[in-house]
Parts: sequence; structure tokens; C-alpha cells
Amino acid sequence: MILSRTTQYAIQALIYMGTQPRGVPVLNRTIAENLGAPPTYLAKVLQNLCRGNLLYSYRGKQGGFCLREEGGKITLMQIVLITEGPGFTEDCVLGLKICSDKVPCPMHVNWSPIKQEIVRLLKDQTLDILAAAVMSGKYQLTDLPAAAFSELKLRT
Amino acid sequence: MILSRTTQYAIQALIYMGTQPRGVPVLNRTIAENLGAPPTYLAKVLQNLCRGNLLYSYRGKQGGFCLREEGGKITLMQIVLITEGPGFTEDCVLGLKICSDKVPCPMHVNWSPIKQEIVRLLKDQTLDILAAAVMSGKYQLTDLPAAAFSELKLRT
DNA sequence: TGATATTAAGATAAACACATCCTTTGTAGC
DNA sequence: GCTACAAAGGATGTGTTTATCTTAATATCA
Repeated sequence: MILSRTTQYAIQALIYMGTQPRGVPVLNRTIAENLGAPPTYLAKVLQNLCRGNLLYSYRGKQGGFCLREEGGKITLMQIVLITEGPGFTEDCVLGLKICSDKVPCPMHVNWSPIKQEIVRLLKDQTLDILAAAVMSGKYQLTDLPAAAFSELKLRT
Repeated sequence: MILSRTTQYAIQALIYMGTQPRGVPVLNRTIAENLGAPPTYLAKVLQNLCRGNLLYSYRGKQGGFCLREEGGKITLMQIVLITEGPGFTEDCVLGLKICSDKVPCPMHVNWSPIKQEIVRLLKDQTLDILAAAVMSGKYQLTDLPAAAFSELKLRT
């Protein structure tokens, strides 16, 4: 409805990484398998997140991707700005180049409060919060039946 | 941010038609010029709105497009359902095939109220309301400098 | 009936998003 | 250094959205 496939992969991948032990590199292949995402495409997405300074990447044996130090504090807004671009929260609903409080389109007044709520939500939600939700076992990160990130899973 | 270009054209075109006298066919060319939209593409969009039963179309001399009888009561939701498809208000933010109150993704709980507000807005806003806004002269329907749908314009 | 104006419909093209493939580069461990 | 491994980078393919072009169908009017 709102987010491109690329952004969806990015968010899912980062939440997944949030459920994993920090400082241990996670393989692109592992993430892709756990999400049911195409590995070669996901690689490009992760690369992009590296350029956006959300991840570290390490090559060679023992390589993979790691969240940055304060990775748990990453917000959905930070992710979306990288994958969708800055226009995401700014552009007019009707696609007008010029649309502001001063010179509004007929939807502007009605849309503004909703846009504000979306922005607030994106800024509020952090990887820590979302990863914790997934680890609680009450929330699904993928459609794959195998996937489960609850504490129970960690004991098997 | 949310709506495809096609949907934006559809909404703009229908609002424009709402500002014109009822029962008089409006040419695709006229609409395209007033919106600054590509005429051949807009023709396809209008065709699609005809199939969705929002418009009548007439061929030949004196032809064009007309809003249906109760055209002013058309809601944005009706338009969006035609141009974006039914998934628009249903699909999961993270793209999961299975995501519901029972089996939610980690965003589901937070996103649901926003989605509800969007749906409410789309259902509330009618062409009558939006066309009146444009005709008041306080709201812009296009980026074109020439365009003005206020009462003043009608006197010139 | 014929000339003209208009939408309908189908084919084509261009741009972009999504996805894959292959080669190169860097790194760890031996 | 050698080898295996993993990400980086570039080229390519596929599908969808956006846009254009051409022809057909239809309606008006002289």
C-alpha cells in the first residue's frame, strides 16, 4: 500500500538482524533464507543500507553484515529515507510539485494530519522495539512456516 | 508517497470534471491541457474509470466524458479501488501474505489505526467537496500557472 | 451519404523496479 | 603465500508502470 518491495526487504532484514546476537556478522544468505527473500537482490539492499551507514559489512571468512553500535536505536524513518528517498514524507498526495500550507492542493488540509501520524510512527518505531516484538513470538516477520524467533526456538 | 501516478491523474481529472457544468461532455484533450497530463495516457485512465462505472463516454462530434448522475457523490475510495485495486486497503505494510489481528506482523498493531484513518478520509471525501474547494480558488488542482477554477475565472 | 470530430482498442516504446548472474575484490585461517 | 569464503560491483534479464502511436468504431452535421 505504501512501501516498495525494496523497503519491505530492508525493514525485515534489519529487524531480523535485531533478533540476532550483536557483533556477530550475519550472512546475506542466512537472512535471505529466513525471510524468503531472493538472496542476490537482498544483497543489493543490504549494500545500500551499508552506504546509508546503518550496517557494517565484512568480507571473507567470518564475514557478513552487522548492525552499527547503536543499531537498536535505528528508526523506520531512517530506513525509509534511505530506500525510498527524502521525497517520501514530503511529496504531495496528488503529485503536485507545488503544494504547501500556503498553496495547498484540495487534499492538503485533510492529508496533513495523517501524514504527521505516519511520520510519528516511523520515527517512534526502533529496531529494538520491533525485534523484541518478534522475539516474543507473538509477531511474524515472514510468511515462511519454518521461521520462529521466540526464546523457545533458541533452545532447540 | 502513497498513490500511483495513474491514481493521481484519475483523481485530478474527476475533480476537474466536478468543477464543470454537469451533463456537458468534457473532452479528454481539455482535461489533459488543464491538468498538464499526457493526453494519450489520460485517455486510458478515463477509459478505465468508464469501465468502473464512474463516467459515461460519448464518441464522435459533441462527444467526451461525463460524470454519472450522482457523480458528485463519488468518493476517493471508489476511485482508488478502481485504479489501485482492492489490495490497496488490505495488504500488509511489510508485504506479508498472512497478516491479521490473529497473526500479525510486528507493524500490524501500530499501522492499523493509521490505515483506518486513511480509509475514513478516502470514504469521506467526495467530488462535490473537492470540486467546491477548487472552485473557491483557495486550492490548486495543478502546477500549471494558467489554471484557476475560481468564480473570477468564469467571468472572463 | 460523406466529412469531421471524438473515444475505444491494440500495439509499441520508454522508464523504472525487481531480480539474477558473473566477475572482482577484500579477508581470515591455514 | 594459498585457499576458501563473502561482500562489492557491473551487466543483464524480467515485469510493471507510464506513455505514445496508430487504427477502428461511432456519432454529429451538412
